[in-house]
Amino acid sequence: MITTRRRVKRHESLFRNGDNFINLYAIRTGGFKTCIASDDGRDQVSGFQMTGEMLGFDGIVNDRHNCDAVALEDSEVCALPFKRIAELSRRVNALQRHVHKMMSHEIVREHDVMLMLANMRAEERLATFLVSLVNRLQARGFTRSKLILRMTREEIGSYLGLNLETVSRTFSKFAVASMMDVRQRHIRILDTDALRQMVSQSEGALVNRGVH
Amino acid sequence: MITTRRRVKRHESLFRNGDNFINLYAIRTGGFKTCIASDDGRDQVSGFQMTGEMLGFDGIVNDRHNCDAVALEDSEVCALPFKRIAELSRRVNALQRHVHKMMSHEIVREHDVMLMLANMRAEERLATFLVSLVNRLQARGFTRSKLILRMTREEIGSYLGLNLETVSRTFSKFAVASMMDVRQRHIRILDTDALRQMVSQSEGALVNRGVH
DNA sequence: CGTAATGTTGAGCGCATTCAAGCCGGGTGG
DNA sequence: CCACCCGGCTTGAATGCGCTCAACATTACG
Repeated sequence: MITTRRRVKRHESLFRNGDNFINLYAIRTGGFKTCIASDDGRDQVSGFQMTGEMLGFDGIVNDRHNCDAVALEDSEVCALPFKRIAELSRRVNALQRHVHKMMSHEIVREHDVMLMLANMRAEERLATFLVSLVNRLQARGFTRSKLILRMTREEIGSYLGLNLETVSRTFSKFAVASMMDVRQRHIRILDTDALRQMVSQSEGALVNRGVH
Repeated sequence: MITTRRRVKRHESLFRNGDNFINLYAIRTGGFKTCIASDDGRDQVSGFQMTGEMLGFDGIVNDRHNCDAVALEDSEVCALPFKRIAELSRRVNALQRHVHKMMSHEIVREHDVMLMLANMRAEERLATFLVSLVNRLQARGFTRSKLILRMTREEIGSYLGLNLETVSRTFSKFAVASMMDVRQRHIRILDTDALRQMVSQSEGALVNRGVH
């Protein structure tokens, strides 16, 4: 299959809302955010994608990309012409199944985000975000106790439906509760269990740990 | 293609979270809600589906359904064996494209819900919901000024990330503002433009119309 | 080294929630 | 047929979480 490499520098975009949809992209190194915008100008980070993950499924329906994909750090991607993928998947069953599963997976992942946005409080949202990040890093062989955030507080807040101050405050709360060490974008997880608990805890949360 | 009809009575489920994934479903008559649940028991309405729409894409990724689909009224569906769809779409290009587009469409639709949940205030959320409902009804040949809601305030609230009281209060506000007539589940839209404006209005909203 | 971008923290406010009480309307049984 | 009941809906009052606005600290970067 003919794939072409492409480098994208930090803050540059891989594709933009309205661009013709030609390729799906597989991230080889680096990371991206995808942003959607509403009619009246408000915009939102709809997801963060890291090494090994795919990008661009939103473009299929209208043959145009439906969001912006912006590199969070210098990155490299493989461009996979969707027409070729479709052709091939007519002959290669495994590929067809894989494409279906990737898209279905994206749908399910977004369900989870909706559940978070509709039901969770700030602490739970941030905990959910961090657990997800750590899990994905771990799956790629990184330690699960240390991570460097590639995105700003504002971007995290946008994704979580919070504003940047609330994100910052919540990080501080976690630090006071000795759940983690927070030095700007350098995070060290001290109490993984506490963090995991916080994800599926309907009430109380930090108050139970004596933090206000 | 071998499709089988199936009737589902109000409050019965078409499939449940954890069920083996076999079929996609096309709704012939009636309507459904899909519900997802988090580990700790909280659940949420992730979408409403009506006549002509498809159901079940979330099941592909794990070969099990990932949510509950519950009929909001007595309904009838076509069960479409996904294996057959996949087979056929290897030979029929148009079908392959259609499947891809339906899934991509679902992804984009969920982006919009995320944007709503993360950024909008109660009035805007409800307005967005009603406009979407009316548009879908209109596309099926119904009037765009009158509608009967098939779901409770609680279900609407769950979908919109609000509680039922807030939904009720917001309906009342719309009524006071003469934007619509609200009699329980019977809604008559009086001022479509005002409703549409409210969807993409970052601030002010009803206050601008003298309602508090 | 200086400047701009990013992050932290505080104070006050407002919107949606929570808790509570009452209302409506449709279905059932006496 | 009417009284009753119960689920769904409405409305009110008080609370609190996250937002806004503002000041300051820290870091990245030219």
